[in-house]
Amino acid sequence: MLEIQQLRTDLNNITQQLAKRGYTFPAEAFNALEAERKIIQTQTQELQAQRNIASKKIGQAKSKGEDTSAIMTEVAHLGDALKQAENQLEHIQHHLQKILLEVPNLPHISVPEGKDEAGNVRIRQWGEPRQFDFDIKDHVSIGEGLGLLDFETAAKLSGARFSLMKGGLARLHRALAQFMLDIHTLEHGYIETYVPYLVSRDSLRGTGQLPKFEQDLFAVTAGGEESSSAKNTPEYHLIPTAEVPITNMVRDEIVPLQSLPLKYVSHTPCFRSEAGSYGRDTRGLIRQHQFDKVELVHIVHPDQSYEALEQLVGHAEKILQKLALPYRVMALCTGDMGFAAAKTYDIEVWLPAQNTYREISSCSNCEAFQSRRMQARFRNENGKPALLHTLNGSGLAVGRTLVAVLENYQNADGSITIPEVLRPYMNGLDQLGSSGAK
RNA sequence: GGAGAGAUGGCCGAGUGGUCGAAGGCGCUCCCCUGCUAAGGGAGUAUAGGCACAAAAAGCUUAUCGAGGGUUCGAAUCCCUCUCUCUCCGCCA
Repeated sequence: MLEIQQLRTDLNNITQQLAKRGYTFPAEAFNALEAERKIIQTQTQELQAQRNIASKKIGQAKSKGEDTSAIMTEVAHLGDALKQAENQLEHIQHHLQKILLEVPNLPHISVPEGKDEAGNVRIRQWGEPRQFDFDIKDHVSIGEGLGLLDFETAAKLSGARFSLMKGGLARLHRALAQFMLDIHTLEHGYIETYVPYLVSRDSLRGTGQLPKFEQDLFAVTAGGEESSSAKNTPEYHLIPTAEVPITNMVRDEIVPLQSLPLKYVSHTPCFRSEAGSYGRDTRGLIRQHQFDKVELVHIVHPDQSYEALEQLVGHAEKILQKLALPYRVMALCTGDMGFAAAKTYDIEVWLPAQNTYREISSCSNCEAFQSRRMQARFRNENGKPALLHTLNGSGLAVGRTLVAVLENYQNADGSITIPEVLRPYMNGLDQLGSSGAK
């Protein structure tokens, strides 16, 4: 959410910046509402002030035992006018709020301008794609060839975009998550968290998934309740990313200055409806309704958020380096960034079977965009509450990392060499073959 | 699921219809005093808005005592709904 004062005083500039992201701010509607708001709010407050004065008088008179009927009749007229003005004001404020909640964040000055992913800029690259002297297979063929990856059964259990892993592959998946958690907690100083996978609408509003992206989420109601829209039904949504529960930990909090920065890591499943992505990445583990991710979140002093973003990306890169998986870091352009981000780096890992780099991590500085929605604050140097900056990034998407390991570490006989750093998590196993798949 | 108790400022805690945005305490900040330390004295100490202004400060003003609604000229205080916390019982991992 943007600051409304900024919109009032600097509307043209903001409209221009938003246009860079392909968002058209409804400036006329906003201006009209603001003009109306100003009038009604002033009027409302005047009426309230009159009422307060009169009520005070009544109180004083009564305590002296004087007759109050004269003042009472005077005030009686106020009631209706006040109620009407209050209702009108509330209506306008709601409308304004609705507009505000749907406006994306402003891009940071350093963000390259562009319309779509073609405008993204490569920042750096690490590692050399391996040369294969045999015909390579993609992760689906490898996994199915080993008898450890089974999409048919997954489809029977749940439908499309679900997966079933078995034996050594399921373990390799677990090993990756454990490895990532260990590196982030032991080497990068993150606090490990275990968080709810079902969250409230308030939390989703806080991080920006609601109200605009409801169709991307899965909603859940308790058994026995007729429908999610029934009144007073407590409604949950499955988290699309651990960013939601972790970041919302500081919602409506005032964090002491000395406890900053807060750095949290969590390994969770993520659930996405993938509405609107029909036909895209239908093969394999790349785009699933349910996938595991190790998420990194920083809650920081506003002066430090860009420094923190660099650190965050570095922490995610470290995982790929230790796994010896080639990758590149892209700065997303204005047109390709997510709703809440002021600046985003994507890390893309090399997938030999696709002969391309694919996104495996997205690291964003949201500045105060989320904290303003959440009222997440800290007590600053002057002892005054001020908005925090929030950052989040994948460190990494576990399923896609698994894909990268399978494809990059495949052997001619269809087996997989287990990356060295993962072997301690695999009981020392160095290879995943059809025989080693216990 | 049943029965009961509760939610007040950074924290503790008083307040059951009228100068209550809220006593008192703790904490914190500033000042004074004491050679230092300890103790003591004094002052200050919520947040978010609106108006006006080129802007800031000061000013005027509104809202906020878990959330939302209601009663009333007036609500922290009365009524309703909800959320959360605690205790006991039931169920459960």
